[in-house]
Amino acid sequence: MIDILIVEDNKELADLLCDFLRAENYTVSVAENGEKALQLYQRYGARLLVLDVMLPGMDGFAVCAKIREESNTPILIVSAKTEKDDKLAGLLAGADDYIEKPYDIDIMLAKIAGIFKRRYAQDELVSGDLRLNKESRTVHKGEQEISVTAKEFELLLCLAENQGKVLNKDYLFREIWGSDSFSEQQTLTVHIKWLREKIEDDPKHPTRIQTVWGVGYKFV
Amino acid sequence: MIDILIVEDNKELADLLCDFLRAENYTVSVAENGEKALQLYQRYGARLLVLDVMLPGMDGFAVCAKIREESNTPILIVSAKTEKDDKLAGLLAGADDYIEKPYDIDIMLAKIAGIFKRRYAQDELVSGDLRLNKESRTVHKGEQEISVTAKEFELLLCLAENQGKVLNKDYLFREIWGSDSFSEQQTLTVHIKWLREKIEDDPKHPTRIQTVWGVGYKFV
DNA sequence: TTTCGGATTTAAGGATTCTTTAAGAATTGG
DNA sequence: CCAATTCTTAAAGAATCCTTAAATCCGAAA
Repeated sequence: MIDILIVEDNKELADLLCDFLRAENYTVSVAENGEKALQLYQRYGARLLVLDVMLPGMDGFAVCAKIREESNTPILIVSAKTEKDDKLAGLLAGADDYIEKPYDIDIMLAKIAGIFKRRYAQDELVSGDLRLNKESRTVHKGEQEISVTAKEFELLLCLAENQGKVLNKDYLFREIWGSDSFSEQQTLTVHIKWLREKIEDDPKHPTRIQTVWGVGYKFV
Repeated sequence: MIDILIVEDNKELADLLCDFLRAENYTVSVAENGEKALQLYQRYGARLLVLDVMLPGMDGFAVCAKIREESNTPILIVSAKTEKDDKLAGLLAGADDYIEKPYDIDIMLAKIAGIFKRRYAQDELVSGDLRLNKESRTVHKGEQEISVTAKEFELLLCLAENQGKVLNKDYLFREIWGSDSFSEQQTLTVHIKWLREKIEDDPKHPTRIQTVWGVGYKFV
């Protein structure tokens, strides 16, 4: 799944925006026309379309309509001032936001951030190439989904939410197993191991989940 | 979340509209100026703003801009004929609809109903090759209609409306059966099975309705 | 360097949770 | 009122996950 699919035939402009967005850790693809946009969308999916209405061939209106047939992926319309006509008004009903060309890049970024926040980010927790989503209870490492069990997820979440802090074993155990649990802390270390197997580049030499001798663990 | 936030300094007019809207079962709040509108909006959120451009203090343009910074909540602009100028044109780009004062209350209600329908009341829900229609309570998989029972439909709808989210069994059961006796959750799992038989390509290895161990189910 | 306590690893049950099946109860429609 | 459909319940079988325990490894202090 691509974060942002930019549909724009002005390569220079697209590249510029693309750079800015990548700097903010979005994954971005560019399509220079409507056909390619749909192709990319169907193949990979996207979390947001930044759609210029004025395109060679299939125009923005058609792309928007096509997308809307099968999903409610957010669409941010980009259009030149001169194109303000009836068609545009109709289009806006189906779109999630609108910006006029030429636009200020900061405003564009703010709008995009806003859409993401409203639509997706409410339950996402990102750290490096790791992405936890509380809602779907999924963990992604880069583009790839990592399947974790219930306890593993809770443990990772607890660590990630306290990024940088050292959490002692007692605390971790109580947090996840509950204070009234009879089982031993031994089980915690086993879960830590399994997590490391899954999220560390080199589980033998963990960097994300560090052990703090005599105390507990730290997520970085 | 408020359904409709009316921003209007003419109290009489606001109350009138408010009454009509409440009669149609919308939840309504009134703000007599821009500051209060933003305050209410930030506090509670709203599904639609009915925004008079001519306000004491912060005007409609500013309110609209502020709202648009953080969301794409539909905005219905209300303005007197005499105010038609450039600024208004710019505003309309960010708005979803427009009505001139003095307006006919029925037309206003129709516009509001239209916005709600377009934006919120989609009665078709599409996901992949699956299509649910809330109105006719039918399910299509590709071209073919799948006959589902009442409970099955509700269950599928509930899952599909929360696509990607993990719904725990308690929640699902309460949502559909309306109570939460634990032993009876068995019945939920049975319905899940039947749904899978009907909508999954390979019911033995479900992909649409995924089980999340120790938690519940997730529709993807 | 040695020692010791803590940390890691491994694998095998044990426990829990999910799936499946089927029978009978409840509901609906003719 | 009967028949057909739908729903609930229960129980056995599967799948998955968790815990335990024992062996091993490692870091810090003497």
